[in-house]
Amino acid sequence: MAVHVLAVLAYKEGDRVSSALLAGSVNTNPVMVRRLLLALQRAKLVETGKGAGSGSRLSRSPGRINLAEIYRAVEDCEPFATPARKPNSACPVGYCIRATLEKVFASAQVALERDLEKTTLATVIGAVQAASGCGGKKVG
Amino acid sequence: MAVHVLAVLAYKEGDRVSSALLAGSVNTNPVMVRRLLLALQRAKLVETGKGAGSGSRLSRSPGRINLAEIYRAVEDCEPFATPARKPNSACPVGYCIRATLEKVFASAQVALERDLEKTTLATVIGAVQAASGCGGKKVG
DNA sequence: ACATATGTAATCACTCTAGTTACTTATACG
DNA sequence: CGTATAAGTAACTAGAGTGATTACATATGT
Repeated sequence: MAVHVLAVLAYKEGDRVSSALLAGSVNTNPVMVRRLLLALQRAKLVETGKGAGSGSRLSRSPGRINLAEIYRAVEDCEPFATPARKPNSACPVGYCIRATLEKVFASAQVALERDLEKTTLATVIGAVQAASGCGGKKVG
Repeated sequence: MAVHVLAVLAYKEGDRVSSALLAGSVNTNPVMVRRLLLALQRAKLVETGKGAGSGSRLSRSPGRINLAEIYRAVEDCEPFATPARKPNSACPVGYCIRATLEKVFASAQVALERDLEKTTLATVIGAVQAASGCGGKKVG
């Protein structure tokens, strides 16, 4: 959803876009989009203004925003969930399995993000434009 | 949790282990462990028997089981969730954003699994034994 | 001032998951 | 043969998490 929103903003090439229009493309509620935009603002990926005729736009060119940055902006927690209950620390395996797996999972997450870094918003937009016949159609 | 269970089985070096004992180490219910073991059986990672004195054991040596196999055995769906509602297909971005992102996410998942492949159960057990002072302590 | 658009809280509905209980089936052992 | 043990499995409950929605305050441009 975050990539979708940013792709629309990239498609609009710097124009201010309201949360209502973005919500129309994602097919959700404007409030959901605004909550997402707050995270993207914190990550300095978008700039948002209030008032008539305002809205959001990218703070950088699409070629300088990669998917790993988007991932980090919206996915605060780790992809590997740890069980709610702690393992039995009286068991030698339970005692240190978490610490052991944390390192493994951290490495896997780095590998994941390195792969996401290879794709930029410009790449995504390119695929979109190729699929839609390179037209400057209406968005929303 | 799957890694934890398999680590205990590896620690027991081929002995049959009951779901109740595994549940004690993971600190959960034996039924949860049995449900997990069903998935691990389907992936041919463990062998399970019924009856008194029976239980589960690894079907291969720990050095020949890597974390990517475990991941695939228990994580059936993709790590990147797609929104419940479909994007607005009247929008050029919404029309093809899903297909575009599917490729990106598939690539990221491959990168993730490639990293997990580098770690085997033997690696995990090695870390566990190093942390617990190489002792043959009681498990459970 | 007024219309527009964001920021944000409160709430509801739905889903997912872990947990639990209970029962059936299969195996080993005396 | 019968009893104990342990897996397979269904049904139900509880809680967390998420999306959606409504409502309202705040800020901004005309």
